[in-house]
Amino acid sequence: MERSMSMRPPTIRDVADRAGVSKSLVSLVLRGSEQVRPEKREAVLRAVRELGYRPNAAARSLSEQRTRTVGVLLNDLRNPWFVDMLEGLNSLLHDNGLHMLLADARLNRRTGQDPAGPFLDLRVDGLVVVGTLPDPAALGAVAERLPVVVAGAREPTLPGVDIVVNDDERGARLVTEHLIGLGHRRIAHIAGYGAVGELRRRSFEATMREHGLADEAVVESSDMTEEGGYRTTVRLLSRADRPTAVFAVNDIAAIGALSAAEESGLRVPRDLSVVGYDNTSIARLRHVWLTTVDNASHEVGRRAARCLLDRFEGAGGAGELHLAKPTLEIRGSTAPPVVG
Amino acid sequence: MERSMSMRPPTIRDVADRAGVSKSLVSLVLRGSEQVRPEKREAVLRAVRELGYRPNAAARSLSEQRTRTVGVLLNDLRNPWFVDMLEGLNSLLHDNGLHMLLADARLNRRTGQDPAGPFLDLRVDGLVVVGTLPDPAALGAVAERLPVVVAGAREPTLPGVDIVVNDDERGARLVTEHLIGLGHRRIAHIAGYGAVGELRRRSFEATMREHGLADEAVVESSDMTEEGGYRTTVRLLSRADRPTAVFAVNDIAAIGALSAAEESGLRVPRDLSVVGYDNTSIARLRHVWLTTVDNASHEVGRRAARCLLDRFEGAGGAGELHLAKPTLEIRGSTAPPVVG
DNA sequence: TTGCATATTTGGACCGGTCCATTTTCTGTC
DNA sequence: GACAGAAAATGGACCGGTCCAAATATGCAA
Repeated sequence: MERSMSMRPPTIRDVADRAGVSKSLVSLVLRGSEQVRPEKREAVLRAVRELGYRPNAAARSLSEQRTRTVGVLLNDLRNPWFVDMLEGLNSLLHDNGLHMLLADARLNRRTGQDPAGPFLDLRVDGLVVVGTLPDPAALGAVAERLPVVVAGAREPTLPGVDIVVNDDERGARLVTEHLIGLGHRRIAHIAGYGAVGELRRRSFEATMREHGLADEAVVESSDMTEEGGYRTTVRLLSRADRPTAVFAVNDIAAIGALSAAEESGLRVPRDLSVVGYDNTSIARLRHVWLTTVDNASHEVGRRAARCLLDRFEGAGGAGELHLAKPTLEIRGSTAPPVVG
Repeated sequence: MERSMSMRPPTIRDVADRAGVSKSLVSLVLRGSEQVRPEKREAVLRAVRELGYRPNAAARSLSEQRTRTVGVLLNDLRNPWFVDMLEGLNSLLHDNGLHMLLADARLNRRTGQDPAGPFLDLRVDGLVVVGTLPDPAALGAVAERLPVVVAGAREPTLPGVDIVVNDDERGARLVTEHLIGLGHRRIAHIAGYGAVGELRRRSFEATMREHGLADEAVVESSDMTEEGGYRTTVRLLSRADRPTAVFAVNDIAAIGALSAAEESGLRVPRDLSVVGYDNTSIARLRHVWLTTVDNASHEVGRRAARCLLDRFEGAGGAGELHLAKPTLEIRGSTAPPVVG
């Protein structure tokens, strides 16, 4: 078993020689054929074990014309909301004999290259784009060649590209109704950009309107970062008609809102209720304990996998929009307003 | 340019036909040979552009007997301290024409398979193991076949495997001296497990001893999670001789300590100073603003890349230990103790 | 024992690149 | 215009698998 680094890994022919059969038979055994006499199968498996043989993925995919591999392009590893989603994605892919390769769009972007480039070169069988890409332009050409699913973002909308995402309209409504139900009337929304930001904002506004609170709704834009959430909240809190609750477009911005409140001497949730979106691991920290919307990322991942699997089966058709059902995760950052 | 999904990507022969040259010439052009007449080179490049040709990585690596790809095995995507490190790693690898593939050891572990298996099948040229693996046993066999570097962890120690990590002894000393310098005497350490945990604890104890504070040092073990940090701190704070400062083995545990303090009605940093380790993005949140040790992860990444590159050049030798220099990042969670 | 149907096994063509030994095409010189 | 030497271009053998048509082995009935 002693093998040095310089010596090359055993090939299927080495296995065949050792087992005293042809390479074709080894191939049959390894791919689980029933048409092999048990003693030969044993001999082959023993040789495989003794040599520590592992099939060469490059050779196999070259010949099979498929890699059994799906590329996952993450928009930014620093936003860890996608970890649950990857688990959902991986569980289903794995059950179907597929592997997952990860890449960070931001890391490879510095070079001005198409971030999916390496995946294309590897001839992955499908691509999952997670989150909103910095430069979605290149995606169109990719989608012409292989199944592409966008997960956790609403853009870009491309022919033949499925989109799997939580129902932002519903999520924002859950939050708004929760706050209204607690007795809040003057409620602010820290809005974000892009289709997701717009949907959440619209749904917030609509829900406020439905409850006759159109005039109590305050909307301020931000850039979906902690810094942005902080600055926007500082602005909000300095208003004469200070809101008693803030609904931020995502958890990160909500964390910024928390610090702004703290800095203004307001206690959360006594003096100000704060809600986020995404149910990030940060929101779950005891020290933060943020009421937020769980965006069902595990389910999003599973459905994204389902979409790919269906397309592998040959299902064509235009891209569909799949909505997973978000739920409200009530924690410690919301409470009834102090009657003042 | 209209191409459908069913139609297979162009090969080097398609390019050759279109450019009216042989496939060998196309290969020469693509690999940047000087030995090609300018007009032919132009013709080839034009054909490449017009067909949208991308070389097939499988075919190339099969023939070249190398993949120009490095596998990065992350212990857990939920612990995002490694993002900076990946940037450092990637920058150097990229400059040398190498690609990076990511995998999460936890995701693929469920199957009881070797988490590095897919990388082995892909015949990556090298492997970077980030953090402490759940099951390091399998690594030994891998290291016999290709260069392996462990980054951000001290285990396992294997022949021929380099280890790149920040200097935990120095980091813990920086923290302890910082706290002592502020005037703290009774200082607690929330210890962790493994070689890293041990080094930090030992260094804390040694530094306390050097300052004649051996009797003031309190050490409690934890599991390096938020929950663990919380529970340990609750225990610490209920002691008669309550410490005025807590040094947690990592940021996550420190966050747990923060909530415990908060819950006990203690203000940080007025009543209790808290320090973490790793300078995670969480520590940088304004709402947390944790004094912590920056473990120089970018530098660790660069050095890990350097190790691999050296081994690719043929440098052999036993595995070395490379220490990057950590620095203290003083934020808002530490202050002089209130004289009581 | 032979013959035939069925069960196993095998050689060899491919997959799409790289690379080297050879062939073909240029140059410049006489 | 012929010719040597250099420059440019090419064919074909590989890399390590899969897969299919063809070859061989086995089992059973006659």
